[in-house]
Amino acid sequence: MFLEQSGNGIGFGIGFKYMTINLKQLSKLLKLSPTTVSRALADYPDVSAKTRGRVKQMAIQHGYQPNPVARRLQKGKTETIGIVITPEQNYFSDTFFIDLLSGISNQITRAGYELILGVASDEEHEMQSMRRMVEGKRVDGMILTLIREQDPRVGYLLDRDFPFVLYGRTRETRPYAFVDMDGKQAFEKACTYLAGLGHRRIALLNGEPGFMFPVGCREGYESGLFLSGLELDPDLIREWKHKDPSQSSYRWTLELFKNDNPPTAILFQTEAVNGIFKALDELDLQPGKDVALIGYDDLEIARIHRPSLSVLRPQAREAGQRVVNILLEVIKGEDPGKFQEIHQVEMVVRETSLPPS
Amino acid sequence: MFLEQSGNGIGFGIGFKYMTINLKQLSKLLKLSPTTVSRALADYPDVSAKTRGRVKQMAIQHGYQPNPVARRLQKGKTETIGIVITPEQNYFSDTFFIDLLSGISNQITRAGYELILGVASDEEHEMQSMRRMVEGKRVDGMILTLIREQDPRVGYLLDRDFPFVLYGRTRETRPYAFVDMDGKQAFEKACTYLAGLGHRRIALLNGEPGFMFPVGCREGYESGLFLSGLELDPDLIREWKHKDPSQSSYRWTLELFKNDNPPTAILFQTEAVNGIFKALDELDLQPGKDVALIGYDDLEIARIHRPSLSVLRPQAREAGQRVVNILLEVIKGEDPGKFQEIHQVEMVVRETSLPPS
DNA sequence: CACTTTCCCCAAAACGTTTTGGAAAAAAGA
DNA sequence: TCTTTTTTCCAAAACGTTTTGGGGAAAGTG
Repeated sequence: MFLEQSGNGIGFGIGFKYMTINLKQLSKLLKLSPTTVSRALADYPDVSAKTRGRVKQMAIQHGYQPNPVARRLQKGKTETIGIVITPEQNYFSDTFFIDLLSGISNQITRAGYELILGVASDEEHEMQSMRRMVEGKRVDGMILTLIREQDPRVGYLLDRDFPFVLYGRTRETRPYAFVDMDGKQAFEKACTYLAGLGHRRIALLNGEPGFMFPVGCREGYESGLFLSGLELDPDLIREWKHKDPSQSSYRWTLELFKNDNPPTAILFQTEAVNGIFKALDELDLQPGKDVALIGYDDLEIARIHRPSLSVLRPQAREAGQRVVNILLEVIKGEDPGKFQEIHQVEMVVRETSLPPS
Repeated sequence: MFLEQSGNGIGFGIGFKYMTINLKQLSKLLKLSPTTVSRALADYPDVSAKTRGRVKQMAIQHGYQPNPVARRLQKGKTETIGIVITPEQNYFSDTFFIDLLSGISNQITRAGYELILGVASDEEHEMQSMRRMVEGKRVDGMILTLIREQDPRVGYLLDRDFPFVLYGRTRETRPYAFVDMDGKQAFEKACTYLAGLGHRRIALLNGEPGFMFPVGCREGYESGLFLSGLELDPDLIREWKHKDPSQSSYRWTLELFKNDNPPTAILFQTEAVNGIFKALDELDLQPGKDVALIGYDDLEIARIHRPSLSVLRPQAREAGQRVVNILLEVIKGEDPGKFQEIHQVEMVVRETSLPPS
């Protein structure tokens, strides 16, 4: 049998070891119409079990895979979802974020979708990158992270009814889908735990104002103090900056201990731990012994350090998977308001959460 | 004028505030054929300046953007390039990598392309993710990072003549395109610099064997010793693990100082610095004072730490941009062998590169 | 004036799928 | 046997672009 090379003929000439076959060629090979082959592969009931088997076998044999671009055009979907990250925000020092991304990527692949990534240097480029994806019809849905209290991205997407899911929350009255960690519950738990150990002066070294996450941390902290019958002392609360977590946390830690009545414990995001360790070292205070520490996020440093750091551990991977599953539902047309999840955060007690000395 | 809603009519009914217009609708609006409109927008010379202007203005006015999926189908290109990252390899602790990614993303966007991201947990999934992109016709080209000495991905892509560019190098005789940092020159420079200061016992705490980068580091180290008239002592070379940089570098640093004749300086990848600092602290050795240190990669910790860490600083962002520009050329059909770039690495002298005490 | 060239535009095809709307053949029912 | 239903397949349209291959009118040439 002579196989012609060109056009839609079935060509497997020399040098085309890895040439891919398309639907028309496959259907010719099977002496069936493209319609039937397509429907056979999609398990439509109107193709007999016998031909379905024949088609599937031949498809596997020739390594046929439908061209995703063509199917996207026909289906009117890009089968793609977008995410924009902003390295300036120091996202990547966090193994937490790569875990989140890992969960997201996994689930997206499983659904046969693609993840396209934008990297933006600041808030403005972040918006610009997102608009390119949305208005350029490059994605079916967006995933948003590092959410601010007032976040223009949310309004933008709500306005044009574009599917999206937040990892985090924002101040917005219209219903939208989100997956968030219960930072409040986490910090409350850590705070009452420390209070239960006998700590009376518990400090909070919180994340940057303007972002939503630190709001919950503070609520949990205050609630924890209240539940433990402790007074809130504004002097024990400080906020470090995303751009420079180590440096700013270092300065604020020193500041905390200038207090006449210094803290015996500190709650913080683990991202800021280097600055804290450094400051304590200079002050000749031993972490865990002289000052109890509990961080949020179980980064490598937390496990490595001696004494090892007690932490609040969010399940980032699982959260990433949920974000994707929810987004796929929203894309299908489900009501976003139905999907509002707040995930519990577990506490891992290691060596830095001892009673006050 | 009544505007019909359905089909290819020009519909802007209520509730369609953000409805997008397509080529056919735009051409109808202009009373031109889709052909002419398409060609006008693409600046073909066979459309008059006058109509070209008219078309462009109308396009802007209605926010017309060609549907990327349709154009990809017609052009036979996905306008997409792929990258797979493996978090297990501890990539993300490096601001270096996010800089690289930032350069890549930037240039890709500028070219009107998309970056699709795969996250793989290990070598096997890495290959699997890449195959999905390549065989599934989801990308026009691949970017490879974290290259191993023997890297199956390179052979795979070469075999099927698929466009790709390495960030790094591998052992492969066939020509391929790459952008690499001159780790050899960098470590040679650092080594001769330390020797010039009077150091006679210089240790190398190198990256994981099997990967290509540490090979160059070692070459540069040995060459630097030789140029300075120093003997190579195998006892001064150790290798840490990607999975656990802090822990393994901690152990190996302690090991180095069990030597009868311990080093007075250490060369290493900055990624491993936490373990080194910790070990030196335990040994009561002051970084910079008792032991000179030069790291490769200018991570945040290097600038923050007191004393601040002298480093070799690769220009990751620029490298990322080059990788993309080269890949676009290779996709166009240029000979990959023409694109083999080795970028110089500068040394930043800070506080940890003093003469031996 | 007749002929060629240049300028400007367009109809139709093509990219590779999936979906629509039958239609022929086979099976079932009367 | 004739009609109806079920089964199994397919031709054609559609998705929204870009490219191909002209074609008519205006301008230039002899």
